[in-house]
Amino acid sequence: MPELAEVEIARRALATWLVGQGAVRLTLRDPRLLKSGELGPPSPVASVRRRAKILVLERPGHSWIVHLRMTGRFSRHDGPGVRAVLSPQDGEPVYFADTRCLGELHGVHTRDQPAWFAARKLGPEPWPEQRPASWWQDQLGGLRTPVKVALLRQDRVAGLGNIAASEILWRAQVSPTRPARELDPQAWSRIGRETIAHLDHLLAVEDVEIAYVTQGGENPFLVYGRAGEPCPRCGAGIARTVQSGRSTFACPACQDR
DNA sequence: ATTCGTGTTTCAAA
DNA sequence: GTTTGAAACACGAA
Repeated sequence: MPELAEVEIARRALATWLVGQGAVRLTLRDPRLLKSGELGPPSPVASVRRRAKILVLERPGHSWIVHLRMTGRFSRHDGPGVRAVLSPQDGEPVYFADTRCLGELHGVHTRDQPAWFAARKLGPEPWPEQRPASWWQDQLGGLRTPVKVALLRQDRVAGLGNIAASEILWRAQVSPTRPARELDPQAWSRIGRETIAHLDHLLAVEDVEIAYVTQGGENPFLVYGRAGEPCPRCGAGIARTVQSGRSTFACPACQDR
């Protein structure tokens, strides 16, 4: 379940598994995974970077760029749904599984990387550095759209997904239906603070137990997926609504400050 | 047996 | 600009 925190966890895992393990060979089991460019010959992975939810396996001269999309994940175990295998010369293989097959791999030459990212038009990162109210106001404050939908605009703020939007707004006590341009600086300030709190929390929790749907563990979220359950803050029932076709979870009683 | 819904993101269309 | 819906794809649940 690729939320930003999961992508960051994947980044750290890949760095451990691949960097300093000699030349890495990437083998495709599903050729459709490669959306553009070429695989390139085996070579060492120098570092693993993250930009929004995009992972970059940096290699001298040519990098692998991966987007997990809905169901992509890396693991050390082979199994059903594996679409690619990364084999380090001096280490154990790493498997890329992706049941829904929406994940993407791009082979990009180093000189083309700036243009590749420029074409995505990604906005700045809201994490791990905490952004002040003025920053949020500048990025999203002009939008007429509901703030929950605004938070998903990757060209304004990059990396927040559907779950994060509900969680952050609940934490910040901002109603998801409020037009973004109506929020005052205090609300933006809380959003900035709670973005950090949400992601740091998730990172800490999921270092222990990963993924709740895929793994069948506990739902690690405060309101997401908890329609009808009591609000952790005031006890009222959490409501599920739909905004531009996507689930929103919020407390109808205590979330409009 | 179909249909629906699912965490992502972009794109076209109204 | 805004807002919605569809699309990419596979699969489990209703």
